[in-house]
Amino acid sequence: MENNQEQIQEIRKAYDHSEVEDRIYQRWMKKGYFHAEPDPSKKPYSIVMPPPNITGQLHMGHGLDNTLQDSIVRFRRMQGYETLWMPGTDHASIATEVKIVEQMKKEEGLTKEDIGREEFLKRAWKWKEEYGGRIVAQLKKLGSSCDWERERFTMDEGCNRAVKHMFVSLYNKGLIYKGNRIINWCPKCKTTLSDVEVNYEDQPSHLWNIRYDLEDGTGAVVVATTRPETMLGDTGVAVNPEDERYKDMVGKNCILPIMNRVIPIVADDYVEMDFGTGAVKMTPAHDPNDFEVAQRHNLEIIRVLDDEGRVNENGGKYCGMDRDVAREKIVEELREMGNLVSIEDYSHNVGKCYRCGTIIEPIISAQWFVSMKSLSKPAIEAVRDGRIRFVPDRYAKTYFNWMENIRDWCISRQLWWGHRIPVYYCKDCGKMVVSENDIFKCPDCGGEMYQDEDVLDTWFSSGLWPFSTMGWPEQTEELKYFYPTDVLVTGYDIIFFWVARMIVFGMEAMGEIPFKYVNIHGIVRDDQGRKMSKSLGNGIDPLKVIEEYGADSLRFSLAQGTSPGNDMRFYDSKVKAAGNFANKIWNASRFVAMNIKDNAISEDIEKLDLDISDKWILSRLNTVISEVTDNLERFELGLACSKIYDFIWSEYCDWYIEMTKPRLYEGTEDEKATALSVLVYVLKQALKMLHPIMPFITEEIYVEMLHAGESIMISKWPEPVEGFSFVKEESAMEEVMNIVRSIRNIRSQMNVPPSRKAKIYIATRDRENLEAAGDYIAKLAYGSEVEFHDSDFREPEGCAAAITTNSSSYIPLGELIDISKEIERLSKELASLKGEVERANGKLQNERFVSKAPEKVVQEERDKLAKYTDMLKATEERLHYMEGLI
RNA sequence: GGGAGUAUAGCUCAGCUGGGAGAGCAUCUGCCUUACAAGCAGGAGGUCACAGGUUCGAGCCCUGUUACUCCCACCA
Repeated sequence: MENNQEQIQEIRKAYDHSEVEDRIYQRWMKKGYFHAEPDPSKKPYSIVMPPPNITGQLHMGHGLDNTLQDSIVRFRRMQGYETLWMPGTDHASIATEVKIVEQMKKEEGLTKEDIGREEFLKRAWKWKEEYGGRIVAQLKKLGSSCDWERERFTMDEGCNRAVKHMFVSLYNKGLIYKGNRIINWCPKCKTTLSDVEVNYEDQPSHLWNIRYDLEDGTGAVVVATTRPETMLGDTGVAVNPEDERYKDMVGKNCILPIMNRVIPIVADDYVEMDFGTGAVKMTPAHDPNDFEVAQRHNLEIIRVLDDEGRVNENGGKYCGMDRDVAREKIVEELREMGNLVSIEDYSHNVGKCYRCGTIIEPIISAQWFVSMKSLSKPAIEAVRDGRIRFVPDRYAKTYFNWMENIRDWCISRQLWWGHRIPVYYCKDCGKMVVSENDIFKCPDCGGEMYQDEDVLDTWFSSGLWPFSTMGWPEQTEELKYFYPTDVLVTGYDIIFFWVARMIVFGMEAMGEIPFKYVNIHGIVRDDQGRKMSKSLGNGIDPLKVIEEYGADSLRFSLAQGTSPGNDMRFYDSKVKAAGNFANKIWNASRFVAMNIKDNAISEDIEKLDLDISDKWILSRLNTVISEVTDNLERFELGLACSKIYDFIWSEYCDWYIEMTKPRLYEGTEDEKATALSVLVYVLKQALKMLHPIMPFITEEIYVEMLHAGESIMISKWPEPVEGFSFVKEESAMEEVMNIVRSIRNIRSQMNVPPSRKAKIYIATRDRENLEAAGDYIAKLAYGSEVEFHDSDFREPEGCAAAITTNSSSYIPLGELIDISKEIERLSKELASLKGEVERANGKLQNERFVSKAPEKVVQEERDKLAKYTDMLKATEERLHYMEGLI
């Protein structure tokens, strides 16, 4: 006892994560546990991390994403796979450039044009050196077991080479082309955007109806528009060929107001007769549909907006005016001229830049595109035939829907920070060369060459991530061993941006899928279900949470209680609960550790003289191991968490630990050793199961408290043991626990304090098993002693009775017993038992149930009927007896 | 316009192939019982959104309805 007291002092009474986490992480790094090498003697398991932006700070999204990945990776590593988790960061072309430009402007009043491309890139790299490591350090705080020796950057030399190689190879196959198309232009970022980089939002606006008079003075046509300022660039009016109203006008010309340009009226199927006036103004330079109509009818293309969203020299007197101002002035002028017919309220779908929120402007421009149609086919096929599986699989639908309607991908960006397009032009003869190597001299005329000014869409390089990080285009050992990767873990918001492109590029470049599973998770929201955002100021900083509660608690609260693919809310009490759990584990382990002192414990559990409680917990452990393993294999981390939680807290702590106490404190040396050995064994297995989710505390206990091995993260993942399946003991223990619960219930209702112990008489049909658990019943149900009898036993007077499946337990409470209360309690129980019997009876009397339901289910129902009938009878007798006492 | 998701205890959410509704938090009662008061024990609390259907049996499968959320789409 004295030893125990000392020991308690030695081990901290509460778990302190702040003292533990960094120390452990450093040790893991030093030991090289995270590193993976191709090893033919082992099976590979690999995941590539979605590279966070170098501009980024760790947010809850990263927290969730990396918790899931790390849990999977740690689980597989323990299972014996050679496990590679490939980390890295993304240069995030537009996001980074916007940030640097803002900073320069704010601090020095400089624009990027002021300092020039070269100087700007110098600054960008400096930024990368300064801040790029920040997010990596934060990922380490989370406990991420990535192979940091292999850390990559989307613009490092290898990735750069991969990008060039891919570009040139696609170009040579005719799958990359330069063309004049309507693209999405952000006037603030001053670059093109791909279709997925535009967010559409419904906004209240107007529909302006404007009259264009016919050239021959025979009438007029009224057109409707949501963007009146674009009329400056109108080069035609289109109507539906079937439209009787305009039949006579087709082929005639009308006069564009303000510009006084003569423009033709053409007939095209694109126009819907039912909408607006049925006549549409054509602005081919600023609308994708109008552009296509213009192609069909040879309409002129006149661009009237410049790169900053101002009216250009083609806009006459409006030249230089911002698009918003121009809109007002033009409407005003049209009104004055009498050409403005009406203004209607209208809800308009406006496209905005996903980075800065500025309204995008469709503009015609010469850009580079990836031709997606043929590339998408093998990518669709790979998901269709199940080589790649989405989890949950409903996201495959999202994927198909997008891929099957895919449009060409605009990949050039008018930015400086990124992979410069590997295309060279001759200053003299205009010759174009597409090449992986720098070209200085024109192969035709020997003239000087210059490289395309534009850079590539960020997602072009991240699309290569699963194989560029493994050395592609070289055929490396890593690629041979680790590719395809096993699973990609990411949010549903990034399926189009990234997942789809990786599949496309993987199929094209490697001829093989990039990953077998796509594990999609939702978004982490605030406690009110709102998206966390800077503007709302409702973001929760994971680093602060880690500081306060520890990474383990954060991880557990992110993994637990969620269902794959669904959004989740994050709030304080959830982390607190996880923290309590950590403390619970700490104290349970502390209890075990302090009892180990000087006692020999055996690893050979099977050879021990196990008692009924040992068999029960080992049997339960078996079940939990196989279920948790199954859950983790299917990416069901939430379910795995709750199973481990319940097993540790309810079964191990609340029941098993309590049941070992009689043996630990009063048992023989052998009994003590057996109880301890099982305590330690089960605890170790439970810690191992928990380790993928809560790596730090499990490691600290495993290594420092239990001295169980070098590190839990390289220990062997638990497997069910055949000899530990004890069906009979499990059900006997159910009875024991029911007896204990009923007695506690009675005592609580009679307000008997725990300090007042009472003798317990148990009349049972299962003496053999229950007698084996006598000490536990005494301990857990506050009994001074337990006396067992056969079921025909007549108990002494003044007892309260607890009726369970195979037993009736009696506690003599003497003057404490309140007969009317006892009658009330028994009546309630009787009523509920009657209900049970009726239910089971009803089912069994239904012939269709008996004949159609599986035999197993019917038998279960029969057993229940027998059981409840017995209990009913006993309760009835008891009730009569009590009533007789009044 | 098309597609998807969600609706379960006061709150936040689980519920895997259909076989007697669960957890955490909150709440009520009693306990400092020698691992843990960040704890222990015992309660109370639900027409599983609504209406049909399939089935011996539905929170779960089918159809429809309602409410909220999200994604996609070139009606000017």
